[in-house]
Amino acid sequence: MSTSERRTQEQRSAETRKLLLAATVRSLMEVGYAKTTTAGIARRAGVSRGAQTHHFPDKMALIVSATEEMFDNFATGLERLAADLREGPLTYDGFFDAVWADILEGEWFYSSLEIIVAARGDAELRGHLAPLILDLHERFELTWSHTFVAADPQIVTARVALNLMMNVFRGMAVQAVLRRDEEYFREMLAALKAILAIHVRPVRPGE
Amino acid sequence: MSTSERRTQEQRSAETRKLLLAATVRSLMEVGYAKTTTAGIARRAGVSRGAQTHHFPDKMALIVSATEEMFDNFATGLERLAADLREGPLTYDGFFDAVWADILEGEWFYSSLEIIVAARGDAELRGHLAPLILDLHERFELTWSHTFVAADPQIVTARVALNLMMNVFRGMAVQAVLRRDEEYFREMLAALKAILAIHVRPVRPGE
DNA sequence: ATTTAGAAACAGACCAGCTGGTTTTTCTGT
DNA sequence: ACAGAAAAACCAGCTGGTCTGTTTCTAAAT
Repeated sequence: MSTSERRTQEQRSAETRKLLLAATVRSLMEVGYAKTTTAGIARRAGVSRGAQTHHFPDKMALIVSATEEMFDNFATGLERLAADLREGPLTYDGFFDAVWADILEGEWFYSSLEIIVAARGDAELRGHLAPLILDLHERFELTWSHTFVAADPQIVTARVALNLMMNVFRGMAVQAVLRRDEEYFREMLAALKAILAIHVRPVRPGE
Repeated sequence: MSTSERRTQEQRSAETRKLLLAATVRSLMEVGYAKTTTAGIARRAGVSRGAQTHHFPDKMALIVSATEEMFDNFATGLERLAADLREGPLTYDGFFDAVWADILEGEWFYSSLEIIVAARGDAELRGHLAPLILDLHERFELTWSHTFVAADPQIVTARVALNLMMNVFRGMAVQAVLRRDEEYFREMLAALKAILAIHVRPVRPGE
């Protein structure tokens, strides 16, 4: 071979693991949890099944690791969008649009949905995922709390308002599976923006 | 046997079919789509696998029929709640509480979530379900439109407001799989009620 | 600087278990 | 007697985990 002669063991491992985790997420995205097989993941990763079992002893380890990485990526992306809103490049409307686009078009939401739904009927998987989700939500809420301020915190705090936004998006994304109705989504998004604008506004640099 | 001597053929068929459909929904609820098997359904229904294949040629037919029934049940329940709101027995707050409880504690939401998520990676299933979902949403929207009136339809129509409610509930129910945090849900529900109260109110009998 | 033993990474065959669909047989109602 | 309903055996296909063999790297010994 000419592309990568003499990689260190650590490099070989890291690359293979990375390929496998990415392939796992891709498989979840493309065919869903039920049809995601270890053989399919190995094929997608361009790696033998032996290599896969070497790095991840069983399917559960693969799924959990992939989820971990996936959650981290999404949270980081959201933090970046929030920073863009605080620091100027993104408008209030643009922020909502970007978050929604990220959920609907990114590979994050549907992959995590597959896993969450699978976890409902699988106590072991649930046990592994619950702490990951808690961390994720904490990162979300931390982001909201220093990116938005409430008009009247007595009624609706920034934290609650943005959690509502996320829940609306989750619900819409679930609907989108069987009904990708752009007009409906535009309408919902516009209403959501208008309604939340009454209760929260983004902080701006000087504040 | 003594419980049901001499049933007519039609009765026997109808009862077995009913048992199978109920068992299908129960299986989706209890173990999820991935672990729902035709054998498991027959066992839950207390019926032989032979009887199952006689009435439903394949798994798809069983799933689709069960979904059909399930959707109808849920829509009917929602229409009843809306009627109770219009005609007195249910308050504005009570209506929201009841819909949320129905979603979180009923067997409808999670069963349909299983199927919707499964449909994402299965074109045939998606084809069967899409029209059912369209019907369901139309029933919802019809219900909203003659149960609520908007304060200012220019900004948010009753239809849009109640769709937002449903989407928030969907999102919360997805979260609830891994994080059943009563306090969080109470907070969200209170905020949702407060926010929507600004934009819509229920119609009352005389109007 | 080479050699070489050992460990880690990787490849692929193998197998037991389960799933869904088909087929054959028995039973129940008309 | 006949047909629809129900039961149960059967089977081909796939899945995930294990097992065995091979290649690639590392580092100690020479």
